[in-house]
Amino acid sequence: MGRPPCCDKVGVKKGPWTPEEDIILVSYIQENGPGNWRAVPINTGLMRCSKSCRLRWTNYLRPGIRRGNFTTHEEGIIVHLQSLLGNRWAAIASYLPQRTDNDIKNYWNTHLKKKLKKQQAMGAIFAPPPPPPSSSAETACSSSSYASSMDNISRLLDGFMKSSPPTATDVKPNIAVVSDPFMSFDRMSGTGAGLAFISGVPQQQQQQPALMGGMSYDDEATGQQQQLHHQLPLCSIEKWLLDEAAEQVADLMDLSDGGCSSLPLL
DNA sequence: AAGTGTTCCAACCGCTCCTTC
DNA sequence: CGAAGGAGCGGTTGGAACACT
Repeated sequence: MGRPPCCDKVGVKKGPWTPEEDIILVSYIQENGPGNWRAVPINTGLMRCSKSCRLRWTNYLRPGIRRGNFTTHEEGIIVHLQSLLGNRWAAIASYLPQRTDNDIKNYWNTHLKKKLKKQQAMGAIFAPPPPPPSSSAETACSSSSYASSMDNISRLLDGFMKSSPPTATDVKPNIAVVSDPFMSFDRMSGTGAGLAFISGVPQQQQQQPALMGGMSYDDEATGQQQQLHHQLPLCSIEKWLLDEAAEQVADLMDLSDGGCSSLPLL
C-alpha cells in the first residue's frame, strides 16, 4: 500500500531521549494511560513519533521492568523458549514479564547465542535452568540487583531535579526509591502493553485461548499478590504452549521438571 | 596515555497484523 | 469486502563504554 512511515515527518526528533522528554511522556501516560500512541506526541508536544513514544515506554519507562544482568534461571528460560518459539521475542518476554522483548532479544544476540554456540562446540547441551530459588535468594536478587522502572523513573526525576540527567547506563541497582507521588500507576491498568505485560500476558498472547481475564495491576503494593496470581495463568499458558508443541517439547520437558515449577515465580 | 578493536544496548526501520469504516 | 490507519514485532544499526595493545 505504501503507507508513509510515521517518522518521515520533518521536525520529528530522533535519537536518545532526554530526561525532560521522559518526564513528559511518563506524566502523560500516568494521566491517560498507555495506548493511543498516535495522540501522545500531539497531546504532549513531544517532537517524537508515536512509535518512538511507545518504544520508550515499553522498553524503558514502563513500571515493573528489570534492567541489568540476567540470572542463570532467566537465561535457561530464554534458551528453552527460544528453542520452542524461535525468535518470537514478544512471546518469550511474556514469560519474563519484568523483561522487555528488546532486552531479551539483545541479550540473546549478544550473550546467549555465543554461549550456546560455544557449548554446542564443546558438545554440551545448555544446562537446564535451575529450579527457581525458593524465595529469598531470587527475591533478594530481584529487589537488589535490578532497578525497576520505578527506580528508573524516580532516579530520572531525582536526576532531573539535580540537573544531572541520568543515562540509561547510569541506572543502577540499590537506588533508594524516593517517595514518588508522581507515580501512581492505577491509571495504567486495563489498557496497553504495560498492563498486558504486568499481568503476565502480552497483548498478542491475549488472543490465545489460555488467557486469564480481568487481571489488573492495581498498584505496587499488590506486587506480591500478583506473583501468586501469575502462577496459575502462566501454568495455563505453558500448558497451551506445550500442547501446541508437544512433539518438539518432549525432549525438552526435563527443563520443566514439575511442570510450572520450572517457570519463574512471576 | 593514546590508539584501536570489541561489546553492548537504546533506538530506528520496515514489515505484518488488527481494527475500523 | 477492501482500503486506510494504528499498533506491535523482529531485525538492524549507531554510537557510547569498555578492553586490549
